[in-house]
This record gives sequence, C-alpha cells and structure tokens, in this order.
Amino acid sequence: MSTKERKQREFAEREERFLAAAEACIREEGFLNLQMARIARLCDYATGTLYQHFSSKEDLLLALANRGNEAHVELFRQVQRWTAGSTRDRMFAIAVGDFDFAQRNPEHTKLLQYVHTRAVWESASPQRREQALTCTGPVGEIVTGIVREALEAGELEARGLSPMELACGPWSVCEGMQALSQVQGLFEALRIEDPERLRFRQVVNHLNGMGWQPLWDPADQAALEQLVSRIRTEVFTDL
Amino acid sequence: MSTKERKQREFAEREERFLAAAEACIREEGFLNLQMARIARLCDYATGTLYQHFSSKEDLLLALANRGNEAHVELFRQVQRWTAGSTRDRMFAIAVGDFDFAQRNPEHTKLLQYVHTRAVWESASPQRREQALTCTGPVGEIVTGIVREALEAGELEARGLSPMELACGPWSVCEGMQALSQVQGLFEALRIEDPERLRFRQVVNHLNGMGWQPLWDPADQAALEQLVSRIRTEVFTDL
DNA sequence: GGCGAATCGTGAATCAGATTCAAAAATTAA
DNA sequence: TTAATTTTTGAATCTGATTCACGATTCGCC
Repeated sequence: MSTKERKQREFAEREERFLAAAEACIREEGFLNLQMARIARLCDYATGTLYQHFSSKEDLLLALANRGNEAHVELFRQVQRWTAGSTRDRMFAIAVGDFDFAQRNPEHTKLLQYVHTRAVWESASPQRREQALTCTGPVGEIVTGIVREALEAGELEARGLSPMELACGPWSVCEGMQALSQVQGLFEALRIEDPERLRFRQVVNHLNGMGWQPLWDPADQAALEQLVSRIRTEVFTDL
Repeated sequence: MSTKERKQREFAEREERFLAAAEACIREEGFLNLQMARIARLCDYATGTLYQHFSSKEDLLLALANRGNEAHVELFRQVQRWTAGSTRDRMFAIAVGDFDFAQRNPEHTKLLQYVHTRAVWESASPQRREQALTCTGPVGEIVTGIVREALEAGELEARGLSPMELACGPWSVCEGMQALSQVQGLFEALRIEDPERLRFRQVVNHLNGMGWQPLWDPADQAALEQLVSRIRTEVFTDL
C-alpha cells in the first residue's frame, strides 16, 4: 500500500506546513490575532481544508503548543546528557533550562499557558489532548530518571512518594513562579525586583526541603549564581 | 454634591447587578458561553449600557474575578484570626484554605486561571488590571504578616529575602500544583492518585526547605492529615 | 417653570471571524 | 473511459462582540 502511505505522509506534511504558517502568523501579530482563514491562504489552501486537520481553532493552538514542545524536550535531553553534574545539580539544571526557554520563547510560553487553561483545553479535540499528554511523556521520563538515580545514589529519600510525585515538587515551583511572572505587573506591585534570582532561590529551597543531597546554603548567593552560569555554559551550550 | 454621589452609587449598584447576573449566567452554562447581550437583557438594560461599565468581555471577566476575590480574601482573614496555630501552621493553613477554595469554587478557579492568562489579561482595561492587583493587596499583607511574625519569633530566617519574597515560595508551590491539576488528565497520565495529599506534602517540603520551624517529618502522613483536618475544623469553621 | 447643553441609555446595525457544506475537482476503481 | 469515491473549495452561514446615531433624560442656569 505505498499509495496509502504516501497519502498519509503528504497529509502529515501539509499539517506541518499549516503549523509553520500559523507560527509565522503568531510571530507577526501574536496568537490572539491568529485567523484560521489567513493560515489557510498563506499555504494556498481553502479554509475548509484546514479543518480537515484541526477540529477548531483551539485544536490548532494545542497542536502548535505540542509542536513547540519538541524544542522544550530537547533542553531536557541536554540535561540528561550532562553527566558531569550531581543528580541535584541536574534537577536544578532542568529548572534553569525551563526558565531560559520561557525567556527565549515568550510567545510559546504565552500560548502554553493559554492552552493549559481549562477553557481552551476542553475545546481541543480529545486526540489532540492525548497527544499533548503523550508528548510530555519524555519530559516525565527524563525527570523521573534523575529522581530515580538520586534515590539509588542515596542522595534523596522517597519517604512514601513515587519518583513522579517527587519530581512534581520542583516542577510545581517552576510552574508556579512562571504563572506568577506571567501576570504582568504583579511582581512590580509586590516590589520584587529580581524574579529570576527569586525563582532559583525557591528551587534551591525546595530541593533542600526534599532533603536532596548535597544540601545548599540558600543564603550563598554567589555560589548560586556560579552554578547557574556553569549550567548555562556547560549544559545549554547552543543557546 | 449629593446628587453626584447618588449617581456614583447608582452606577456602582448597576455594575454590581451586572456582575451578579454574569455570575448567574456562568453558573448556568459555564463562562465560555457567557454572552454580553444576555447579561444586559437579564438586567433589563441595553447591550450598550453594559459597555459603559466594561470596556470588553475580558474586562468584565476580570471584574468578575476581582469580585470573587473577596470571598478568597475572607479565607485568609480567617487564618489571620486563628492565633492558636504556630506561624508555620498558619502558613500551611493558607495553603489548605486555598486548596479548599479552589475545590469549592471550580468555576471561579477556572475563571481566575483564564484571566491570569497573558492573552486575556492584556485585553482587560488598565484600570481593571490595576484593580486586580490592588485587590490582591490584602492577601499580600496577611501572608507577609505571618512571615514577619515568624521572622520576629525566630522561627524563620530571611537569608536575604524580603517577607514578600519568602511568601512567594509557598505561594508558587500552591499556584503550580493548582496549574498542573487544572490540566485535565495530567495527573492520571502521570499515575498520581492523590493530588490533594501530594499538594500538601509539597507545601510541607517547601516550608522545611525554607527552614520554617518547627520542621516537620514529611513522611509522617498521619500527622499531616491530622493537621489538615484540625485546620479545617478550627479555622474554616463555616465551610 | 422653561430653555439649551450635556450626559445617558438604546438596540439595531456593523463587523469580525470561526465554522459549515453544497458543489466542483481530483482521484481511484472497474 | 466511465462511474464511484474522496478531497478540496470558498462563498454562505452563524455567532456574538462591539459600535454609534439617535432619542430620552438630567443638569445648570435664567
């Protein structure tokens, strides 16, 4: 059935072109002004054709978020390859990568936040939602891998939590700080001057609270900055 | 100028009526199906009149979120009044209250998440955004109040962070877990069975990591459950 | 009270843009 | 080559937010 396969491939290629066009549109004018018809026109297809790929605009947005996730996962893989760091430093590196990724891809970050909204999430097709969950799989594996290694090395104690549950701690700290910093003006109103430093401090605190060895002195700002810049040069060399 | 005052009062009353009607609509059919015209009609006003109060639908949604914030703040006040608990227990009580509030007001929680989205936030009027920031003020005061008290009592060390920055730690944990649990199906996919227990564990870990005395044994599940239920009966008596 | 000016409320009309679907085109099968 | 099937098309539909010209109301002043 080579013809059927070819069809499938072509279909996938077209979808990719749609997504690339959508991304271009978003770069131009932000994702709030994204128009379905414009995407189709940009690719020389009719609007209706677009709807053979995406059940709705929200569905397309989620697909776009999923697509961008690839680059995100790549960061995590880079951490995975960084065997020079301790398990704790690697977990911390995840947080640094996550932060830098958000900084470098503000539109994608906004989009991600938007599609994770209950309102939007529920308007996407079930298939797309499943795809979204699936494509966070690798992230989960990498992170729990680090946790598992730490458990085996005795650098961390499970205390009744699964590796995934343990990983959720630092994850929610990152996610939470991210969410807060997305609210424009909040940190200013709260008189918080250096959100980046604060975020990393919170992660350090949290890792300490998990008892992840070796514990850090959270007050040692210099050491923290050194670790961050070390991670940025050693792990995320391409950025 | 009593007539001018009366005008203002009537205007405010009308706004309140609009918001109440909007809330009723949302209860009926979720905030995604909220229609401006319907709200106006429910209050026996023309659509245009609604727009004298709210510059756009997003603006109205943010106003609605701000309005609901009142009940949220009330929870925090209850914690403030609970002088029987240690500072640490009080901070923990904030987390419990926050969680329970989200459970009890799912529509409001979804709405809050939605309006905090960069996309929506930026479509609201600057005045409304400011109002939103202002009305989180009391929350900040209560929480930093607890932190300050802990600092004075020597139960917590600042280590170079301001009270607000310290408070951001537990806050972001709550916010992050909240954000993750809003993504329908995520915890199931991650094989996390008891998000509530996990959330409280994360908060305990985090408070430990901040060095907030007295430290807790995070593995002591029974003690944790006891604290949670104690808080629920002693602090949030009305729920 | 009466008058013009200013403000307010109205809701039909406008506008935007997502979504649909009947017809046309292309592809496949016989 | 023709008929059946699938795909594509894009104009038409539909929903619903937003606007604005108009009439009603109130205000300040005489």
